[in-house]
Amino acid sequence: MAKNTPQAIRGTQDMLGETAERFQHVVEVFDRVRRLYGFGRVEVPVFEATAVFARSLGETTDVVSKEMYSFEDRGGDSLTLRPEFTAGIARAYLTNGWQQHAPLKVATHGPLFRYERPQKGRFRQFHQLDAEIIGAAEPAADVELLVMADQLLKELGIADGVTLQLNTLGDSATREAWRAALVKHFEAHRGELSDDSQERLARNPLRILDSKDRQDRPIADAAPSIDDVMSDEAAAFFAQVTTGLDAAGAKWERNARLVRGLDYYRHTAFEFVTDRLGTQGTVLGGGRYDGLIEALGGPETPAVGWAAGIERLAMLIGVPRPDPVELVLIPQDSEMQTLATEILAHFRSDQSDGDAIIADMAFSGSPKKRYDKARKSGALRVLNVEQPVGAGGIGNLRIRDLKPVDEYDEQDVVRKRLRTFLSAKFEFVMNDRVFELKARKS
RNA sequence: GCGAUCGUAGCUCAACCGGUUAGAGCACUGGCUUGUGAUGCCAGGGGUUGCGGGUUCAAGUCCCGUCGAUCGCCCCA
Repeated sequence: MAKNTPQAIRGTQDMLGETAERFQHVVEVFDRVRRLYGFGRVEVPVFEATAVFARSLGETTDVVSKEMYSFEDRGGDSLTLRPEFTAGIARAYLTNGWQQHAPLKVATHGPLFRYERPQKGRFRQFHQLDAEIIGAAEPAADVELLVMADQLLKELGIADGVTLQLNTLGDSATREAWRAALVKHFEAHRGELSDDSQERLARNPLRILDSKDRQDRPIADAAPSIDDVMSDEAAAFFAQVTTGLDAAGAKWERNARLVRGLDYYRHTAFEFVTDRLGTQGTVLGGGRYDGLIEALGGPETPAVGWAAGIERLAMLIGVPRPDPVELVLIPQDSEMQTLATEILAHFRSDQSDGDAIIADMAFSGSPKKRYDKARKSGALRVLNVEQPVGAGGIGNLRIRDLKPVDEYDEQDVVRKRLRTFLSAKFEFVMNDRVFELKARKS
């Protein structure tokens, strides 16, 4: 271990090989699905004025003061690395006049930063997929977002282990009534609650509902349901959401204890949850945040959105099988490297007859080592580039299959293209399957 | 912020109740065999056992601290 090398920052990760491929696969599938649903790409800055996040998070001072990466820049302004996408997108919506595009359907993905203790599936720099519909008050927007999330998980092949838990927080009147009823209920059982939950009662009473403490469970389970205080309007909204999900074939499960801490959340709240990731089981979550844009000083603007942890999704999917290397060129020695480079460049760029070919070159070690390396890489074929025998030649080429041919390609475009290329550039003869390059055509 | 477990070559790990030159596989380098070859053979480089202190005749092994990792609590926008 190098003593002088600075270490990676706690909670950050370096990804290579399979881990990186998994990550990339999630992003690619998301990008494809998001287009199917007509969500445009949006790019927003990785850092913003601290106020963007502080205001959107409102009174939850713990989160703002302890769990954000905030710093002063050289001009003395307080900046913060984004801990979420929504606030930044909402800010962009306001500062760029994107109201003109409402309802705006946008998607993005990238790194986010939270100063938290790392654990399974939780990092300080982590990555999310994100989708938002801004300026749509209709339940159809909620449905669209949920169905897209559902399809994403299906296309990633992880829908089986994941369930959509759905709830409504009602309109603001319902939400207030529910909150009051909960506080009353928990006050009555104050003494039986865990210490943590007694704290929550003062700060964030809704959170007692999803407490993990065994002591709290009976009291939380006996708490009044939002359904008891739901307004007709809120109930109708929720019914339209569930009807839409059913129509689209998205399975869901009511979880009346699913809540959101912040006050601007209204109506739909949801999480796609798995039990395969230990305690950090939420894989995708979101809801309707009709009050957020006002909190940022904008006009009353209804909106819905969700975000999903890329790392968590990546842990759940099967191993992506990247396209194999079709051909590895093996120059026999350094003198044959130039010829190999010429042929290699052709394979990698030629698209006259379909896609270019994934090709590589093994250029270090003895010929034996090069061959072994090519074989271990999982490449399908090898092209040896050898010194010409006898005088006057340019080089000898011999192509060899490393795997049974029927496993990958009966047409063998690679051989076909090699022959075409050689015919155009060289005078050559075939001798016992070896291309003997005699001279260059000019 | 709190708790538990862990920290040995580049990587994955081994080393009986503390005991003498800390081992193996993979990877890397060189060579042999092969002479167109699939997990063949030989050799080599590489570790002050995360770091700092302590106990002991003796510490990778025990104790304290520190840093890091993992899992959980809190939090979860």
